[in-house]
Amino acid sequence: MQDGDGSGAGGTGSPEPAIEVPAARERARAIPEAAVARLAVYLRVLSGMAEQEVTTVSSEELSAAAGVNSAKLRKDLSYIGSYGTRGVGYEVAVLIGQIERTLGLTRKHSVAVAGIGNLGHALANYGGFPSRGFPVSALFDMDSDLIGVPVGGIPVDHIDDIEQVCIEREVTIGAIATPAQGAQEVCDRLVAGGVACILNFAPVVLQVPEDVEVRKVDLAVEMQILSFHVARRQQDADAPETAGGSGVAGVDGVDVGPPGTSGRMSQEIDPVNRMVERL
Amino acid sequence: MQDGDGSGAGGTGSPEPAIEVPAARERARAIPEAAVARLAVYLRVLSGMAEQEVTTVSSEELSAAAGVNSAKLRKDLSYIGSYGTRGVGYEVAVLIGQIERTLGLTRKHSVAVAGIGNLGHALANYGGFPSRGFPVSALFDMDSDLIGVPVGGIPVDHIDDIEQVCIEREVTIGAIATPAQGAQEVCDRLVAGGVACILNFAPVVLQVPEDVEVRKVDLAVEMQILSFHVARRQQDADAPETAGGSGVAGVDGVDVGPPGTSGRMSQEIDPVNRMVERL
DNA sequence: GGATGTGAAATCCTTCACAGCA
DNA sequence: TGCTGTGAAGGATTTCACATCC
Repeated sequence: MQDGDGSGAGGTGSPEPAIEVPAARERARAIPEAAVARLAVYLRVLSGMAEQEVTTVSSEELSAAAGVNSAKLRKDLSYIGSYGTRGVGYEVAVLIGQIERTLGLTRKHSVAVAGIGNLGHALANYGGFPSRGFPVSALFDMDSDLIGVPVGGIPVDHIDDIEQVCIEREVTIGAIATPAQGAQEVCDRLVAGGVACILNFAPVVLQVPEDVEVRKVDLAVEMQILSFHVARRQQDADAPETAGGSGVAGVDGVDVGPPGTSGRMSQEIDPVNRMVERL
Repeated sequence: MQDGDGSGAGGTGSPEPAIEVPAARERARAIPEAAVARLAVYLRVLSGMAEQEVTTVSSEELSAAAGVNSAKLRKDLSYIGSYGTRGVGYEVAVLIGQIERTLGLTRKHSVAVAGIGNLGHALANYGGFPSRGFPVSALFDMDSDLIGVPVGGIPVDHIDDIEQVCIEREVTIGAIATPAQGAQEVCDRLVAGGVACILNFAPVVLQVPEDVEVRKVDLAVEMQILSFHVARRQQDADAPETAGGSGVAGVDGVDVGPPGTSGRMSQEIDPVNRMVERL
């Protein structure tokens, strides 16, 4: 998962344990992060079912469609209440309503997009995002050629006006689609503008106050994770059970290191990340 | 993470322990998924440091820059071997090399992009992605106006040719940026073309053979997770310590159901997901 | 009979704290 | 002395399996 937890909120090195509350005592809203993400998926699947006039589902059916196992699904749903009927299943409409309520989808969340490049355009052109739900209500860029130009129906404002505009338009979610260099500053301004939820597409680790929620969408990381799996597969294929006596430990048995390539490939510093600077 | 485990694969209730290997044979590949994702982040941070001529970092410094705590960072690095020097820290160049090796970044991974809409364009225009690393080598769409038109230097092929083209160009990673409707079929074709790693931007849960790795980038889900946090915050603000002594249990205390809103809002079926059909 | 809801076990991940080495 | 590497403790998440109810 993306985490985005407390992060290094300043305390660089200081052993300070932060203001850490006595854990979950506070909010009984104890829905695990992981479950929240899945609820959103269930919601989508359910919507599809509702469209096809399906009125009832069992945990088996829904879980299969959502790609999880049924026990997990039931536990996830149990976090939001008991809306099923034993021996029957769940009413699609009811579940949709309850998940929407839990996710806070019954109110609007104005979105601001910063960085109107390829991705920013794509975001702005979502058709204004869900006509109900997540309306894009502000666009920002620093390119003077773009200022004032409407994209997806909304004129681009200058990045210097973020604070003011966000406050005016009551933006609650900020999407950062700028190049890496500008991302932290844009983030700071969004926060100054009262935006407490950020969706970060820029390949940087944002430093934010702990009351700001950051989710990141990181293409380079995704690609590299996939690359890892390709590599793993290859190794399994190359040496299904070789082991060469290196044993299980493997903790130090990292001699797998390809001869002569150890520190060399880093000559041209990380070509991957260099490129993925802006979507 | 789509999991992709047995899922509905019959295992419904059958006590069959599956083919589950004794875990021992798993060897050194024991790097936790979560750690792999972070390694990619460390790599990026390290690259930035290398660019600035930094040659050595301590776990404290690196972890702060990566937004994790130092113990986690050290544990993550320990999965790939022991490349630090006690009392000193890590050599940036060495770590970069080792992480790249672990993630399989020492070989190329040809990428195919299916669906040349807003997002597909953005992906194709990455400049051909990392000149070394993840070259985009194929583009697909079904819009006949697009076929043959070069985007980001690569001509668009018809989606019917996926299999053939992927095999020819040895595509290892497929990015699906199509509308929801076509995604599963595109996915199936990619798999038929030998693509075992898929990055899915379409808002659907893909069904794939278990040897195919799927990562998904799901805007609607991300937005909804943020929405959840906004809602949680609001509730906390509205009733900072109400709780009514519900304590931790709260398992059943989910009667939080807002009066009169239960099944009503589901009238217009999930406006959110309807919109986010294509980035 | 059939499916939900949920304690409890199992698994995975994170954090602690300290031994060990440069 | 200072920082890495890592067992062990602690949490969080997932899975099991079954009591419970329609």
